Amino acid sequence: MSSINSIRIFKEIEGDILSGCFKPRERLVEMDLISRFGVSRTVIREALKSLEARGLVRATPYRGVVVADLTTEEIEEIYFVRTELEKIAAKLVIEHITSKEIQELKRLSKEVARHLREKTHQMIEKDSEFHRMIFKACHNSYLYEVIDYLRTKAHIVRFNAWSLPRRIEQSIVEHREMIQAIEDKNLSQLEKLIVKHLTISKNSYLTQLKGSVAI
Amino acid sequence: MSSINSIRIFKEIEGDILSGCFKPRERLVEMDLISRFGVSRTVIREALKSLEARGLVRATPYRGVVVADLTTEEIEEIYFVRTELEKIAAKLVIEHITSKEIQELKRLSKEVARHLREKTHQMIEKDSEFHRMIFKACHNSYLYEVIDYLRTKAHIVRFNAWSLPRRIEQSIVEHREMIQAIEDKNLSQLEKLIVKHLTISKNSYLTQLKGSVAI
DNA sequence: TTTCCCAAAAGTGTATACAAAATTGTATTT
DNA sequence: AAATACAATTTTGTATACACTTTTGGGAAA
Repeated sequence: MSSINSIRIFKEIEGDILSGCFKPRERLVEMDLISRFGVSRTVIREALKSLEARGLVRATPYRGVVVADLTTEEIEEIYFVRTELEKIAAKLVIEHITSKEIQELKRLSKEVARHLREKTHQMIEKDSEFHRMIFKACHNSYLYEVIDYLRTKAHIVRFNAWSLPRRIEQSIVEHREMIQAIEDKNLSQLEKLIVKHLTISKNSYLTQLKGSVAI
Repeated sequence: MSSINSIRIFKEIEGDILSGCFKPRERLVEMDLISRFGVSRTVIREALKSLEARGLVRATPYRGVVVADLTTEEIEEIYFVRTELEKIAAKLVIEHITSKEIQELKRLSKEVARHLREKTHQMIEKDSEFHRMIFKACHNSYLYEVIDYLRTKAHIVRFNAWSLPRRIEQSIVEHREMIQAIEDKNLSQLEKLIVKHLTISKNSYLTQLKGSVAI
């Protein structure tokens, strides 16, 4: 199961969805993807199936797949669950994180800061990587998996809070503060930072969603 | 995407895994499934991909798929997350459940009781249905989805706590108590019942797992 | 007898042809 | 002009053949 190719193509399409190149409700036609990637329909369909499992596209029989979109209610629901899950994870992270992981986290946070300041192509992916690494340190692979799944889901609806003034410097500071809270084993502070981060995200999404027109 | 056939086959294999007909680490060879279901490899492979996404099987390139198995640590991890999630959901259920849903729940609980007492073929599926219906009433589709995903994962390792003496009558009573707690809007009682239920489950799994021999 | 190598078999990965459904475009009728 | 019916096109669903990898088994060499 799962050729190397299909994984590569899955990742590329996933990237295109999460970076806003493919927009919610946009149709993904198999033939177009074939000519783009130069592989057979078999492989394309496999990649699409993975995307469906990840909740990034929705498929209907004989009607193909479209990029998933989220209603306001769904965004509210997702952020509620994410907040609860990340609070639970925060406790585990403080309890179980190793010093090696903290070092890694510090190294990555510097890298992220550089990407954010220079506004590189990968800055969003790097920021995600930072958050993934934090929650990986909870040492509960299922909690991690679920948190990651919901983050990805929420990111389908693309937004650019990064373009808000001071948002970039603010994020860099927040990352440092999170690491500090973890080192201090200050749970309430870490929870506060996590919730704050999620709230900013959610509000940006909802603001953008209000701006867009319902069809 | 997803033919009617592939969904049917997915469900059948899923049932076989969850009912212990296919055991953890057992290999699922495509040709065997073809002759069993009388469809092409395309359709079989689609069903297998869905099973992989659901975490019920593990696939390795050129080596096929095997039924997933869980280590003791993984079981512990899953039950930890389930407990936290179901506690969160309990709160929402009490807040948001409608009287119509409570009626449905009562009706279903009677049906489940009948299946359990008569030890019908579907009794396990019916019991699952009851728990699904409870958590559906939290009215947060993502919380529900994640709870359901983890319950399914945990059920890969099959066990028969149902054969324990008094377990069946105990379950029937617990179901009634849960409904009562929901009607009374007694959150701490509902949480207590949910945690108790999960703890019994988990201990049965772990006991069985200790009994089995590592290969 | 044991080890190693290689060929046969088993099984999965990929491409492609054909079938079936949905969509689109067009001509006909009103 | 609007509505409808129907043919052509597009697109997805399914079967199958061929390619590639892994596993298996048997024989030759040590």
